[in-house]
Parts: sequence; structure tokens; C-alpha cells
Amino acid sequence: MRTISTRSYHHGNLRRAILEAAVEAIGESGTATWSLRELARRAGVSHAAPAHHFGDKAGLLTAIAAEGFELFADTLAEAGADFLDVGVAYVRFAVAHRAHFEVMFRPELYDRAAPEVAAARDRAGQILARGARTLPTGGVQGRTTSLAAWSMAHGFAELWLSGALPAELGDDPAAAVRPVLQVLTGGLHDK
Amino acid sequence: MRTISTRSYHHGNLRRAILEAAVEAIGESGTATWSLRELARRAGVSHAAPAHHFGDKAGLLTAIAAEGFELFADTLAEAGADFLDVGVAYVRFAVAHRAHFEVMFRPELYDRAAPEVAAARDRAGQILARGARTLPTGGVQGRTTSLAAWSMAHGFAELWLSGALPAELGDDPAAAVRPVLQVLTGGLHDK
DNA sequence: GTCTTATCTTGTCACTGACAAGATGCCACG
DNA sequence: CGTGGCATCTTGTCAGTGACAAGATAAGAC
Repeated sequence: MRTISTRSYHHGNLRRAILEAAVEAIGESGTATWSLRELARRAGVSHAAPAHHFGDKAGLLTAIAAEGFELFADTLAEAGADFLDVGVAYVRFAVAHRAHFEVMFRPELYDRAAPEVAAARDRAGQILARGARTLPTGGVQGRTTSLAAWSMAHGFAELWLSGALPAELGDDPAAAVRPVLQVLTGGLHDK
Repeated sequence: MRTISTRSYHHGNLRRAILEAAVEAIGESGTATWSLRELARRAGVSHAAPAHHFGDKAGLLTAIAAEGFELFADTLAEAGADFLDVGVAYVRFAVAHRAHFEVMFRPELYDRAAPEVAAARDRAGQILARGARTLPTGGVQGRTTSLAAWSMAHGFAELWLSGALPAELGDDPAAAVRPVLQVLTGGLHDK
């Protein structure tokens, strides 16, 4: 961040600055309302500077997706091994890192086959599967239970982000999703 | 290009033609890769003709969202009142009308407050709620069960559309989601 | 001290969304 | 008839965009 007064030819950390500006812009208004040129202006560099680091717009979104899956895997891992905690962490991540989440699950926006994306995505997938294994399977295949859990957490997160859920749920997605996920842990029978 | 045979000054059904071209384009490659001008070219009219019918791009997407919620409500209503049938219809609709579905739940793309959108969306919501009422509540609030069901169906649909689900599930989303939804109907205990 | 390389700038092109103004044809009403 | 109103569509234009090419600048290796 040398910048401020005497602006040097080299930005110093342009890649990081562009990434953060993109995440901020996506969080504010989605993946389509900003431009590479606007990000360049925010960072105080010329309109073509971002291209050196990301190639094109898809390259920038690929970097965001990779970073997102890394953060996602870390967040899920920290949540522990219990399904309920992992599920709540899933939704918490989606809301806290809205921009990353939106890009991650919109693979037409980026290069889903990029190795850094695939690696982080697989890591997150394994942690998710581990969480689902703590669910009661009740006779059905474990894969079915796992899919049910994943779908529920993911669906709640997407509905929350899209503003489709009723306002009475309040403003804390983690608190709102917990009883919903408990339906799978036996909530149908006790609490 | 008023072209080929005797093309009159007026298209005849431009609004419909633009809508269908947009839906087709979105289904092929998402909501960002096409342009109003390209749709105009496909319909054989000048680049500014679509503006008369939709105002701007958001206006076109608003029309698609409204049409989508109408279709959605119709599809759900036809499925009957049972939760499992409604849930399967939910996913089937998302895949069969992928373009509409993607726009509907991305409200930053259009005017969610438009009356024709709100009306159709409310109608669909009521049919969904009716379906959820056939679920066993098992002591928890009906709203919680309903949220769980909605989240699961929606999440499965989103994951399916984004290509995140494993390939072993095959290519029939309705067949794939049924056992997953049955987890909520007591599948944990019998089936 | 020169060479190499990564980083950033300048310049350009076709394309886009949005707007303004004008052309065209349909239809109601005389 | 015919004429005026109106919805529909065209033409022209503007700033902004993504992508690319070529050149300028710094920072480090040798």
C-alpha cells in the first residue's frame, strides 16, 4: 500500500486490491453490475491493469471461486464434525461471504475445472460428507440422507440470500436455520 | 432485416418473440452472456425495438420472472396437494424451465416489486405452503417443517442446476429427488 | 551495470445499454 | 372514404465495456 501520496508506477498489491474490490462490489449489487474498469479505477490503476493478474473477467471470478472454496472448507472444518454445527456453519458462511458464495455456485461465471478451484471444492465436499455421517440414516442409504442435508442447508442459504424467506425469521440466519436443520436430527420427534 | 419473404414494418408478435429468445439464451448460457441487441437480431428487428416492449433489460427480466412465477404456480397446482408430489414438481419445474427459475430467484436482476410478479409469487407461495401442510410435524412448529421442506426442494434444484451434484444421480432430477424428499415424510423410518 | 521479467499504461476496436427523434402502419371515428 | 391518434418499429447517437496489442517502468538476478 505505498500509494496515498506519491503514487508509484507499481501498485504493490494490485491483485489483492482488485480481488477485494470485486468481492465488495459483488456483495453490494451482484455479479453483473460492476466492471473490470471500475475496479481498476477504485484501485487507482489503469483500465487494463487487472488483465495482467486475471486475464479476463472469468479469470477474476475463478480466483474468487477458489478463494471462496478455501474459506468455505476452513469454515466448515472449524465448525467440528457434528451435522448440526456444520449445517449452521454452511449458512453462516453463505451470508457472511455472500459474494464468494454466489460465485462459487454459479459455475457458468468461471472456470470450474481450474485446479485450484477443484482442489478446494473437493476438500469442502469431504468435510460436508463427514458432517452428514453423524445423521441418523433410519434405513435409507447414507447418500440419500447426505443429499437431504446438503440440499436443506444449501436451499436455506440460497433462499435467505435471495430475500425469499419471510421477514419474521429475523436477521440472524444461523439462529433461523438451526431448528430447520434439527428436523433431520430427530426434531420431528422431540424438540 | 425485414427480409426474406414479405416482412412488414411491424413484427406482429415481437414481445413474445423477444421473450422466447431471451429464455432460450438464458437457458443456454446464463443471464449475462446475451444482449438485448442480439435478441433483436434474432427476431429480425432493429436494435432498439425491444425497448418499446420492456423499457430496459431489467424490464425484460421482470417479464420473465412474472411469467416464471405464473408457470410455477400452475405446475405446482397441477401436482396436487401432497407434499411429495409438490416437491418433485418443484424440482422438475426448475430443470424444465431453467431460465425462468434462475431469474425468479435472483431478484437483483429485476423489479421484484412489480405487481404482476408479486401476485404470481404469492400464488405459488400459497400452493407450496399447502403442500407442506401434509407433512408430519412431529411436535415442531408447522412453519419450521414448511421451511425445511422448501429449503430441501429448493436446495436440490439449485445444486442440480449448478452441476454440483454427483453424476451418479443420473439425468432424471424428479427420480433423483424423490427419495431425498421422502426423508421428511418418514423415510427415516420405513421405506 | 546490464539483462530479464513482472507489472502497469496507453491506445484501439467492436459491442453494449440507453436515449432521442423520426418513420410506419393500424384503427377508431368523422 | 379520410384523417387523426397511437402503438410499433427504425435510425442515429453517446458514454461505457471487455479484450487485445504494444510500449513504458520498476525491481531483482547475475
